[in-house]
Order: sequence, then structure tokens, then C-alpha cells
Amino acid sequence: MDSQTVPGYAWSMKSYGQLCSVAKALDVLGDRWTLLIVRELLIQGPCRYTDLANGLPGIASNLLSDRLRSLEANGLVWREAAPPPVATTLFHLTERGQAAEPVVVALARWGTPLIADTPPDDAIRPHWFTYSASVFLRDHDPDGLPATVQLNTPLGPSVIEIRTDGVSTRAGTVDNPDITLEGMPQVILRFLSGDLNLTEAQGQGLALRGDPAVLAAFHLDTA
Amino acid sequence: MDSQTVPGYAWSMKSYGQLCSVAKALDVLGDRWTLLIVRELLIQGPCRYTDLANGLPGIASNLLSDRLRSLEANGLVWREAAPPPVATTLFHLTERGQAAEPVVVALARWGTPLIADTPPDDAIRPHWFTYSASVFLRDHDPDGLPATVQLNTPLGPSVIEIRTDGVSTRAGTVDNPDITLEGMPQVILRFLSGDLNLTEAQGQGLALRGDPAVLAAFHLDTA
DNA sequence: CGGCATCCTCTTTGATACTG
DNA sequence: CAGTATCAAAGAGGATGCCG
Repeated sequence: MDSQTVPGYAWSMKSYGQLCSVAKALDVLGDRWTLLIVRELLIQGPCRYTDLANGLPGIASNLLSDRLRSLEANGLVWREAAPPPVATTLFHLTERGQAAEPVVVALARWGTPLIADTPPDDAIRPHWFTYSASVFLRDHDPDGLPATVQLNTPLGPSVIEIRTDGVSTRAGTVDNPDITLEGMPQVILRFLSGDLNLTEAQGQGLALRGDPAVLAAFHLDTA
Repeated sequence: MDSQTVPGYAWSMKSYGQLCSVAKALDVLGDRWTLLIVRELLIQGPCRYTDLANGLPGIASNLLSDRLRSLEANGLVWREAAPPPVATTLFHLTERGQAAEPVVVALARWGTPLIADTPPDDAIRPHWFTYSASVFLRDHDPDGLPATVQLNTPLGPSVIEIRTDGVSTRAGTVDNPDITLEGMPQVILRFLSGDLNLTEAQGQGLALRGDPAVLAAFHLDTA
């Protein structure tokens, strides 16, 4: 019943036992699935258990349950129990959980080249793509803010909103976006990551509408 | 012999099977010990097998061997086989491996608050502390460069050198550092992370020598 | 000594089924 | 909806052996 054997430790994985901030972070975040749960809560915001399960195809139900309990014990997640009329639980990130976003962003940036050759049976969720795109629009000049980017791909339309207090993503469309990018998800990501410049990306089917000057604020290669 | 069952995949861990750059990054980096091996190679530079084992107390020898092979297969590590006179192997990070440093840095920053209450039997390596300190000196104004920081703690003296092309750390001392910080490792880290301002840190035994103006370039709270 | 490989035990994960 | 229960398979940890 009790999976904890060492009292005082809230993580399920065995600690590395190293007095090092990287190791301590991995003691909490390094379990399989843990950072993907944080990803889902960062993208989707407060989630029901089933919303999480839906955004984490492949996770076993007991593992999702275990990980949520660990995240809660470590202060990254809190659960809001809605009263009987609604009778559901909402899982929220705490401030400390939000503070882990730079880790997820760094992983997303490093991982982008890997989505080029991906097995055909990989699971797909549009919000993963939108979020992956948004991580390249975070270090921008503060001049041209706020800015909105409309993404149109076969996965459906989605929006990235860049404000001084952060970047948010959502499905759907926005009126008068500063930039509209249309094309295949991989091409859009390779362009935003700097792997392709504008000319190359257009050669691979990218269509861009809007003010190219706005792109400069994102340090993108408009050659 | 062959631990791989799915042909074409170089990682040992089962893939998440998600078309998402975060999940793809974790397919490669998410195995236990993997990011700590990258940490060691980032800090120590090219390493012999035993150097790595020494910087990774607790790792099983077969796991270190397995992980190095995975990292090599995934293009993060390459091995330099020295000819018979030396008869040793040096493990290097590739450019792609170096590119994972932002992930390690983000983990180090997030994990710093966790080293406050740490079990007394945790392993200690001075270079972990120096590196953890250095991650807070990376986003600086380019004006006052290069800059050198001397750290003196009971773990021994060490140096952080901040140049336009990056930040490096090493054990030992430097002549005429721009800043010298003396005190307990935890206090120095809490000060550099912004968790303590200068006055608070000095109240906990931090001694600072050098030009406080240099600190401003690191966005540190000199109140 | 450096760089593993083998063997063994224990823990964690994955898949599925079931429940208040 | 939000989990438990169960069980087989895979991975981690630890000891030791091997070979240039």
C-alpha cells in the first residue's frame, strides 16, 4: 500500500543522494512521465484527471495517480475539489510548479530537431504543436508587444499570444493577428527554431502573412 | 546481448510515442542518470570512464556503460580512443550534447531551493557547487565582460569565469577577481539565485569583496 | 588500472480490469 | 470521474569477474 519506504521523502524515485541542484531537481522531476504531466498543466491550465489522461496517451492510470500525488507532495500541484454539484477534481500548478516551465521550454527547444523523423504511429495532439512553436517566441524584443501569431496547419488553427507577462497558447483563431503562418507543423517549427530561414521555409510550403518587421523582434531569419 | 527490441531506436527507455518536442527530448534525455552524465561532461569537459564514475557516485557500472552507449548512439557523446601508449578512452560531448546545457541550467536553477534541507549523508563534489553557482551568472549585461568570480567555501576555492562566449568553472584561485564571495555554499547559492539579498546574505556570514557595481550586471539584489 | 559484461535481486513500469 | 487492484515485463542497483 505505502510505496514510500524512506520517511520524509515525497518522491517515488530513489534520490540520487547528491548535494547538487541538478540532482535535487531530478529527484523531483526526473521520474518517467512527471515532466510531461507538468507540460500538460502548463499548456492546458487547470485540468481534470481525464483531461490529463487524454493529453498523456500511453500513461497507465496508476502511474498518473502516483505522479500527481508526488507532484502534490512536492508542492508543484494542488488539487481543487469542487463540491458535489460539479463533483470533480481540478489539478492546478502551484507557483513552484509554474517555475519549472524553463525546464520544459529548454527540453522543447532541444527536442525540436527530433520531430523530423518520427514514427508514423506517434500520438498527435494539436496543443503540443502550438506549445512547441511558442517556446521559440519567448525571447523577444519588448518593443513590439503585445503580439499575436496565428498558426494554420492540418492540425487545425491555433493562436500564440505574446504579452509582457508571458506567452500563452490556445486553439482557434484571432482577429487581425500580427503574423499568420500556414503550412506543415514541421516546417513551421523548423522556421521558428531557426533551422530554416524564411526563404527556405517558403520553399517547403510555408505561407506567411503579416509584417515581416515583427519577425525581427523574435530574432528570426527573414532572409 | 541486444537490449533493443525496436529496430531503429537508439534509446534504451521506451519512447513516449508522442509527436511532441518535449516528449522527444525526454525519449533521449529522460532516462535515469542520463542528464547527470551530461552534467559531468559539461562541468569536467572530456572525461575518462573513471572520472565520470567518480562524479556520479551511486551509479552502477553497467548503467554508466549503457548510458554512454545510448548518448553516443544519439549523437550527444563521442569517444576518443587514445592509442596503446595511453590506452584510455576519453568521452566528449558533441555540439549536440553541448546544446543540451540549457536543460541542465534550467534544472539547476529550479533545484537550488531544494538543497536547503538535504540529508547529511548526501555525496558532495566541489565542482557541483561551483557549477550550480555559475548558472546564475549567465544572463548578464554584456558591458562588464569578461568578469571573474572567486568562490571560497569550506569545499575549497573555485573560480567562475564569465566571457562573451560562455561561462566556465574550475577549482583553484584567480588573481584579481572582480568579485570574491566567501561563506557557506548554501548562502552563496541563495544569494546568487536571488533568494537572499546582499544584506540578508551578509547576515548569514557571506563576505563579499570587489566592486558591487559588477554585481548589478548580474541583476543581483545589492540592497 | 580502465572499461566494461554477467548474474542476481529488487523496484518500477505497462497493460488491463475493476470500483466508489 | 477519479482513481485501485493485479500481475507480467522491463529496468535499476549491487557484487563480482574478466580482459587488455
